[in-house]
Formats: sequence, structure tokens, C-alpha cells
Amino acid sequence: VQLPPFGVDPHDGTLTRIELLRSGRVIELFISEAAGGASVETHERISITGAEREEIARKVWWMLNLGQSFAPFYTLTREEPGLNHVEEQALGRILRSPTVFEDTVKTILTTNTTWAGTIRMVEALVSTYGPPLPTDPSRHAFPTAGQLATAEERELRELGLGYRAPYVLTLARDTASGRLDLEALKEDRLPTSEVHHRLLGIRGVGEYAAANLLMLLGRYNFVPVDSWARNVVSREWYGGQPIGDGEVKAAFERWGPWKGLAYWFWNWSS
DNA sequence: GGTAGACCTGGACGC
DNA sequence: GCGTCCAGGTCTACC
Repeated sequence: VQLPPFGVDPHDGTLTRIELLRSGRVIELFISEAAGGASVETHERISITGAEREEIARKVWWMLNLGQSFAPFYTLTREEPGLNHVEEQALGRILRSPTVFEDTVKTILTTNTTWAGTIRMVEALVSTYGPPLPTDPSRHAFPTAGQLATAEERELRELGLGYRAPYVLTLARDTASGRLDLEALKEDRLPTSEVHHRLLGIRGVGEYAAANLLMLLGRYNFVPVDSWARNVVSREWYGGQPIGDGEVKAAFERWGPWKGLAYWFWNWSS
């Protein structure tokens, strides 16, 4: 939620998002919990067509991962002190963007930098290339692959992306041209090994980024091991000694297809 | 298959 | 205020 065009309404904590619809219209969505699902409202006094309503519902459904059941995971967590808060708090869903393209760009911008740096880079991309919200042109939707594809590498470097600029640009141009179909990775029928392989084929996406994207795609067979993971696992089980990726993976191996979630929601004692 | 070094930026730190 | 060092994943060249 800290990465635009997501946001949090300061008044009531509602999740917000500025979204470009297929009709070309840019609107702000206010998404909140409702009985049996989620409620979505728009701020503007605008009429929403039937097609737009369907598009918004489909996108929010994906963003909140409303189609996935976590019951099997909850059953496993009941006997685990590190995770027995998960079922009670109904944890499991991880906010994702409407497109795999947007999440891939954002994931590349989390690598080899601080979280503050990631926020800075995403804000710069969105405000420079994203289509503006008519009621407040200072705010923008996330740029489409086609919009980003028109950028020059030099421009992206100047926005602070550094050496990641060619990665993002190649991703945008390959997606815009149809050479790369990231949205096909949403398809449940694809084996996880195939999705993993395709993600690793993207320049700028390594083991950490691929595991992170697999989590967002609802596949939890991999733990996204980064420096933070090594740090907390080391403090939890290795007395603070330096450890490698293997130790982090081994710590969650027994969680099988849920290991990514077990890691993500673990109640770290430190 | 494994490893070292380069990539880029911002923040911490010493002077 | 300036210079130096370091953290952070991925890629490439090399062994």
C-alpha cells in the first residue's frame, strides 16, 4: 500500500488506488471490507458503465486474491506457535497490482536498494509516465507497458532507477510489443516450475524477485530470500551467526506448498 | 556449477 | 560541506 498508485485514506484507513480503465478513464477507487467481500466506491460524481463496473470488480478480485482459500494452510498452522495467530487474524492474502507487469516492475525496483529507495523510484515512474487523475492531476495511475515503452533509458536513469533502468525498459517494451505475456502467468493451469522458469528469464529478475512474484501469483513453494530474511532467520534459529540462503530455505522446507506464506507471516521472536 | 566483481543510489560516518 | 564506505540483488565473465 506504500507504493503508488495504491494509498491509504488518512481519514478512515481505506485502501485507495488510482486506476486507468480500458475506456481510457482514470478514476480513484476506495476499497474497504464489507460483509462477505469488499466494497468499492469512487469519489467522483461520475457514472460507471456496466463494462467499467465489471472491469473494476475483476481487478479488485485479483488485487485482493479473493478467489483463493487458505483453509489448508490454517489447518497446518494451528499446532505451530510461530503461526497460530494466522487463522485468527485471517492472514494469507497479499495485496497485488491488477497486472503482473506492474508487480514485476515494482519487484525489480525492490532489488539491491532500500525500501525508501523503492518508494522513491516507483513514485518517480508513476508521476512521470502515469496517466493523471482528472480531478487531481498531481496524482497518477500506474503507467501501462506501452506508456513506459516510450521512455528513453537515460530518462529512467535520471529518475533514479540507476542500472535498473534498462531492465524496466526492456520489460516494458517486450510487454508492449507482445513478445512477453506476463498476464498469462496468472493462469492456474501452468505448473509452478514453468512460471518460475519464465520469471527467471526476465532480465533483472533473479531468485529473490522470482520467489516474490510467485508469492503474488498465489504460489508459495519458494521463500523470497533477501538480506532481511537471512537476518531474522539467523536471529531466530542460528544465534545471530551469519547464514546463507540454504539455511533460510531449510528453515521453512517442511511447509511445502505453503512455505512462502509461513515465512511471510512468521511471528519472529526478535 | 560456483564465484568475484560491477552495477547505482542514498545514507551513515569521519574529517 | 566534502569524501569515503557500505548495503542491497542480479548479471556477466571467468574458472
